[in-house]
Amino acid sequence: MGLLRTADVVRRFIGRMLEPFGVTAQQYNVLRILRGAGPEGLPTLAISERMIEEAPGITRLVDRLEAKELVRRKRCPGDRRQVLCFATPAALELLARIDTVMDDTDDRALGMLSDDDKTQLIRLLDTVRAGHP
Amino acid sequence: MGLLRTADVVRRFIGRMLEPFGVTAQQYNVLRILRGAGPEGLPTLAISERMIEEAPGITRLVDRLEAKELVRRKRCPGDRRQVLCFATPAALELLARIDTVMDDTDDRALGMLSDDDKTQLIRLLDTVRAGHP
DNA sequence: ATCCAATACTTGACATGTCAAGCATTCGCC
DNA sequence: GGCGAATGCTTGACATGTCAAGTATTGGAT
Repeated sequence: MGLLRTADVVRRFIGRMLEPFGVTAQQYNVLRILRGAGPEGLPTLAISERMIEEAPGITRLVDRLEAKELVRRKRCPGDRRQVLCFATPAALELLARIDTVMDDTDDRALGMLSDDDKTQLIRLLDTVRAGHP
Repeated sequence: MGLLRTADVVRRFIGRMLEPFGVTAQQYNVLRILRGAGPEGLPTLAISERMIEEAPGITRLVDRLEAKELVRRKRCPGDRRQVLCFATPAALELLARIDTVMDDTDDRALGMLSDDDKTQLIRLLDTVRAGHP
């Protein structure tokens, strides 16, 4: 219970930080993944694998990002079942602006823990996840 | 990030445990709160205070529980702005059935941690929440 | 008595998460 | 080389979460 509550608190905290930039936490997440993928782009399912979410959610999430011109989609020529997604220049510029405040946000979100505490917390959380295949 | 991921894993795990009973994790949560409130019932906002959620979500959540005949609502005679919510006998019976498997679920969700680890984890999570008013 | 602000919800609109089904492609195997 | 299964999405339907705005009551100050 404490785990779920704490995660919600942190989730909302991050959401409020992102609000002025006009993207939600999930949208930010997708954009960061696409930035990491570089100019090659990433097929839709590859995005959902890197996230906590199932494919249907990603399709609609990317729909909205495409509507905001932050993502471009292209049928993959090699395998026409896949749809490659790319971050647009506008998205990269937005991410750069968000980067400048994100460190600060992390500090305020988890700054109350010492470095040792953070290490410990990460270990415990990893242990829990390891038990759920 | 690890925190959010782990919480999602656990949330889904609990969701799957509850699925055969026909209620979601949030609905179960509300029913437990109402059971704890006893025959006096609880006004809607009092429920949302005990949860991680805002009032609008509660209204609709209770709507669905009422449709399933697991909750009854009544205008409070003393203050007609309030709406008191009660768990129905059917809900109490359902909760009793869920109780019999919940301990087991907890074990499988967090059983990979020693008691010391659990204590430690709870302390760390509490520390994080304490920093978010 | 009355009017204004606060309280307790409720509703509407939109983002997200999930499952089950549907569609287009591609692959493996005969 | 052709057919059925697998793959990669997309859609539809429903539960949830959030904000902003609306409604019904109450309470307090005038």
